Formats: sequence, C-alpha cells, structure tokens
Amino acid sequence: MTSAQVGQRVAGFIAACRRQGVKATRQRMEILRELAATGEHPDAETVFSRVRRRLPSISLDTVYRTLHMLQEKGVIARVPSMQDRARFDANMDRHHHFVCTVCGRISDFYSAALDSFAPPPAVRALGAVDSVHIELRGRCRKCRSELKKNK
Amino acid sequence: MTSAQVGQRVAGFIAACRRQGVKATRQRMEILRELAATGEHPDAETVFSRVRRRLPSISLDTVYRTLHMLQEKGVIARVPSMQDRARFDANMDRHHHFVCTVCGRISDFYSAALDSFAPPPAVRALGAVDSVHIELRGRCRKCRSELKKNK
DNA sequence: TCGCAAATAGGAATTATTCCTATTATGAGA
DNA sequence: TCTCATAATAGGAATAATTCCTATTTGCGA
Ligand SMILES: [Mn+2]
Ligand SMILES: [Mn+2]
Ligand SMILES: [Zn+2]
Ligand SMILES: [Zn+2]
Repeated sequence: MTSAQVGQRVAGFIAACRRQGVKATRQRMEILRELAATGEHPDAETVFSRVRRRLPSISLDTVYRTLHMLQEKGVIARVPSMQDRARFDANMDRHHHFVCTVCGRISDFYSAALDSFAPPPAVRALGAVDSVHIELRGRCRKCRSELKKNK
Repeated sequence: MTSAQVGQRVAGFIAACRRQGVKATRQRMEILRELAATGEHPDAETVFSRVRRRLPSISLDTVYRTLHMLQEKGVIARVPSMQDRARFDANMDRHHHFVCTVCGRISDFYSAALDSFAPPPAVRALGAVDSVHIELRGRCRKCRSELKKNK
C-alpha cells in the first residue's frame, strides 16, 4: 500500500468516526496507519512498538483496545493463527494467506478460482457460509534459502 | 469415529511408542482417546476436564505436554484459531473446516474439489507449498436458529 | 472557550501456557 | 516375576499475552 493510500484509508476512518459519534483520537489514527502500511500481519506488541516511535506515551492497552475496536467495526481483520498471539490484517480485500511454518511469516495472495468457489452440499447442513479463506502452509523463500545454506 | 476406531487408533499409538522407545503411559492413552472420540476440536482445558473423569489426578501440564508431543509426532494436529487458546484435532485425514463466527464451533467437511486446488502462479514466488487448508466462516445451524428466536 | 463524556495511561489482575523439581511408574533386563 | 534406571508425571511457581481498573486527559459539541 502506498503512503497516499494509507493516508486515504486513515482519512476514511476519521470520517467514519465522525459519522458514528466515535472520537478520532491520535492513537487510533496512528494504530490504523501503522497496520495499513505493512503487509506483515503483525501482533499487538509489534504495532505497539512501532506506534510508540511517534506517540511515545501510548499504552499497550490502548493498542489492544483499538485493534479490537477496529475489528468490531470491520475496519481490520484478525488473522487465525497457530501461535499463541493474535495477529491483525488491514487488508480487507478478499484474499488468502500463505503461512511459513518455519518463521511464521504470513503473505497475501489472491485467487479468482476460490472466490467463485461453491461450498459442497454437505456444508449446507452445517450452517450458512459467509466467506472462504485458504491457508497455504509451507516454507517461505527466505527460510528455504537459509535451509539450503545450513545443509 | 466409532468406539472401535478410537480403540484402534490408541492401539496404533501404543505400538508407535514401543517402536520409538517412548513410554506408553496411561495419561497419553487417555488424552489421545479423548481427542479421537470427539469431532469438536477442543482446547487443552476441555481435554483436561474430560480426561480427569477417568484419571482424577492428571495434571493440566501433562495435557499440554502430551498434546504438543502428539502434534510433534504427527499423531494429531493443532488447528489455527482466532481465539486466544490452542485447539486440537485428531482427524488427520485430509479435510477442511467450517468455523462458526458466533460460537466458535469448528466442524469438519470434505471436498474433492478443494483437495485438488492448485495454488495460483503468484504463490510460487512466496515459497514452497506443503499443504492446503480451507476455512469456511459463517453461522452454524444452532446459532442461526437462536438468532432467529431473539429477533 | 467550556464542560462533559469518551478515551487514555499505567499498573494490577486474569488467563493461557510453560517451567521446575520431587515423586512415581514404565518397561528393559535379570 | 522382581528390580532398577530413568522417562514421565503432579503440583505449584513462573512467564507471557491479554484484559481490567481508575484517575487523568482530551476530543468535540454547544
Ligand atoms: Mn492478509
Ligand atoms: Mn478437523
Ligand atoms: Zn519463513
Ligand atoms: Zn455457532
């Protein structure tokens, strides 16, 4: 995401706050800006340490509270994870993830084929499907080359 | 899974323990038995409280330790989750999950179409894919009917 | 600008998980 | 079957992630 796009995203959120009678605080802006600027799907602690560079007095609790609020409002998403910490994603376009089982890195990818996937009939018995998410697991480029080096 | 199938599963694990020089303890058997008997993808605490009925003195730590060990050996799998607790799955057949966004319930389903999913070319740039996991999100039957009741 | 409700900072509390270590019990060998 | 070495366990302490509490601050409507 370009810096201009991030700016737009934040501006849009400010407008949404006004509309919903929610305060557009500096903390909220910076947290969203930080998340929108990266494709890394960071955890709360990572967002905290980065936002802190611009808002040195921000608290970790505010980061957690804000990330949850943004998720509730549908502005960002929480990514399911095998690890024991929550990870977040500002990319709300329909997309999927490649997860490196070595370093934990999560990368986005898109698939027209999956976007038009129709759930099998057996699924209808389970419930109403709202969305489809693919997780590909493997070893990322970086981890593969490091693996090669060490052998 | 039928009770007989669960028994076979546990028997197979006992044999594997012998082969690998790992002790086949009562605790390990009961933990695996409990997980194999349910399709709920329970968390450690849930497994603990159930196994406890048969082994009242088992410790929570043993449950955590054993679940990890079983996962390391490839006997069970850890399921990625949005929640802040790890969930486990004894079903090692190739399958996918329907996750209820209201109650968190995870149900298995099978799909030949999805099993043959070929990652788009862009993924090759990210790394080497080892496995494909589909997660359908929606509202399960139960949550849907309760939703209807309350409106 | 003023006043107030909403939001924050900072620390305490809670929850999930892991670590530590004295004790127990599996299983190889006699 | 009995014995013994040691892998594994129980239970409690420690740690890590997240949430709660509350005095103070701040956004923003009037
Ligand atoms: Mn993403
Ligand atoms: Mn499953
Ligand atoms: Zn990697
Ligand atoms: Zn449900």
